[in-house]
Amino acid sequence: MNSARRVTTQDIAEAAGVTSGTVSRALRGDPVVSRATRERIQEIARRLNYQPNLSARALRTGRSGTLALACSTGPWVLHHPYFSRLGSGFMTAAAEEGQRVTVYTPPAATAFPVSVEDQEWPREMSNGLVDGCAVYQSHRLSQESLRFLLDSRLYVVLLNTDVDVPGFFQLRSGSDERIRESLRWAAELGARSAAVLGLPERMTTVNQGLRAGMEAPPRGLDVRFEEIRHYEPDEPKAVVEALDRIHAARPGALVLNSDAHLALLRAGRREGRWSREPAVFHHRPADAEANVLDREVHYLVADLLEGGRKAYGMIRRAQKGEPASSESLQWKRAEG
Amino acid sequence: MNSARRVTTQDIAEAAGVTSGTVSRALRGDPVVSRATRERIQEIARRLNYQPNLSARALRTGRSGTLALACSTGPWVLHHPYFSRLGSGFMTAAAEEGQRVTVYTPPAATAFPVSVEDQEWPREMSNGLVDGCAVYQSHRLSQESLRFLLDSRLYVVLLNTDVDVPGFFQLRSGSDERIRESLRWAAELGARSAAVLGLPERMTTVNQGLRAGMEAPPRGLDVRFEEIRHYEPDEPKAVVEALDRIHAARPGALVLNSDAHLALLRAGRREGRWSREPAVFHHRPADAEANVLDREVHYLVADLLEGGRKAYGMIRRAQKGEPASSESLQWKRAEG
DNA sequence: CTGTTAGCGCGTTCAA
DNA sequence: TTGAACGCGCTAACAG
Repeated sequence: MNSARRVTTQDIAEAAGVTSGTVSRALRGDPVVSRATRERIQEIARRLNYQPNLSARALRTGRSGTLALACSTGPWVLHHPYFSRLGSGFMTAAAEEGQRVTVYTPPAATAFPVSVEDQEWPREMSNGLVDGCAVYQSHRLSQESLRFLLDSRLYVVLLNTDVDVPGFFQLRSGSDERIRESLRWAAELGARSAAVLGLPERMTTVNQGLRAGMEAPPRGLDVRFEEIRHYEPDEPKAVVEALDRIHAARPGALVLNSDAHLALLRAGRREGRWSREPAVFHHRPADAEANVLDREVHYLVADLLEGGRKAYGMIRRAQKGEPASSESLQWKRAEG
Repeated sequence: MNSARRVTTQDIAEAAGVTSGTVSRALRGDPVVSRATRERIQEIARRLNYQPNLSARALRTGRSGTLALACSTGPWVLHHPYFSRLGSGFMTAAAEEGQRVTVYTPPAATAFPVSVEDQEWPREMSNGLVDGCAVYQSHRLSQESLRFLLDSRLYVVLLNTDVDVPGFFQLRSGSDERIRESLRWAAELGARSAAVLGLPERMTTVNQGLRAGMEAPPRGLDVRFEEIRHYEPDEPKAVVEALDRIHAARPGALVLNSDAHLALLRAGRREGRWSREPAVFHHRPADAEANVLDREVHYLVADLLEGGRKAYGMIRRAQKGEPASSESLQWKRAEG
């Protein structure tokens, strides 16, 4: 902590015997400045350790060089294995282009459905500090929040919706596609019946995708949907009950996502139950670690880092004038 | 994306029949403004959906209301189970007080030792957008980078150093303390000998802490240090070799951190090897998931969310004039 | 209690 | 090719 005054274009100007206007042009590499003075100015700037005041620049230009990464449901998203990777890819891509990323989150996990009072950031977003925005868990946003975003001068990408939201760029999680892929795989592996396990409806819209993916299952495969009701991470009862229901039906394959998988692991009831049946997981790579000891598991993997990168690219292309579009995460098979 | 002009204090002033100065005071709740006009102005601001331009405010006041979270080694930190939780706690605490958090990372994983060229952000940090800064993996920072931070007008907290860095606030990871605690525990559990497993020295300063913690072990406990050499996540050879060396010594307990634990799991060689011996892990809660199936594991847990919160608090107290200080993460025993 | 004024540091326009 | 001057939107010091 030092109280030395910051060095400004003025300081450089005086040192170089020019005006601040010339300094500004020189530092931005404007070829209209004579090469000699340009290089002299740049040299002085380096020597004085000049750092442009980006608040001033943002005020003047109306662009901050900063993007927002916002989440609607709570800060847990920031350390969630799925979302944190998505965010990591986003931030990496931003860092590569010298863009900054500011994270907005409600201070505590919000109740469902999310009311607009829980979400300060959609309004605050037009504070001049941010040029664009990617939103985690955007399916939780209220209509009002969406309207704020639409009315702002921001470019917005919605992440992990399964439904179309007109006017926004979207990176879709593609739950339906990966369910479909998992079921196809289960059929290839010889299963005659499969169960799809979901978390409680109120916790995830993934169930929508699950159900969509179950329509028109592969020929000869009998598919049923089972839900973990009232799931609490430390309360395995509902998980065990769901497992019991599934077990009674003795499906040849079990399809679930990583959250449900973790719920099973936490409930500690998997072992010995599925002696003969193949288990088919569609899931997320962050859990690869949890699966290291679990040889029977097959899964679908998405390159989430690449997904975050995609989201970033959508915003940047938008800034260059391209129309809103929607892309899907790509999922591929892997063996656990 | 909308191109409507943003509403300013001027607009409100005109609508209210006052000047922008009064508007500014009223909106900040300055009691010097008469209650009547204050409320009238606030009402108008709400109706017009006014959002203050924070770039302008930052330019004027010299404070941005934004903190930085920076990492020195690469963006992988952002989705690492340990660091992302620390960050989550930091951001949660910030969100509670309406502070913003901007993330700075080198765009790619940097080589060791980290050269200053790899680190744009320590210089860029004095760009006027940021009031203070917490640094992940600060032991990787070069002397030049540290000097930049010291010479800036920023309040800086270094995270996960085990050594004192004068002039900085520090949140220490306390490796030595948790090694000591793990060994004490191993002795209580009846072990006569223990092995401490570390990752390659060049990858972590934790080994310093490991070695420090091994000094003056509990009475009657024989402790040896073993290192995984040349560790690559997809190359289990070095891990297996380390395991073989340990196994040959047949210690009664094995002490390691979560990274080394994951290395073991990935190498897939744990099973059957430690049939009778207790395994003592000192490790990090993010790996609780990986341990769900692993009943023999004992571990130390840190509340990392609370740790991040602590780091945030240190910066805030610094801003209020408190002298630099150093705190440790608190570790407690748990059963896996 | 409120109005006036100045200036934070930068980028940009208009003259020279 | 460069200088002079202005203004982005806000806060703060001073005057009334």
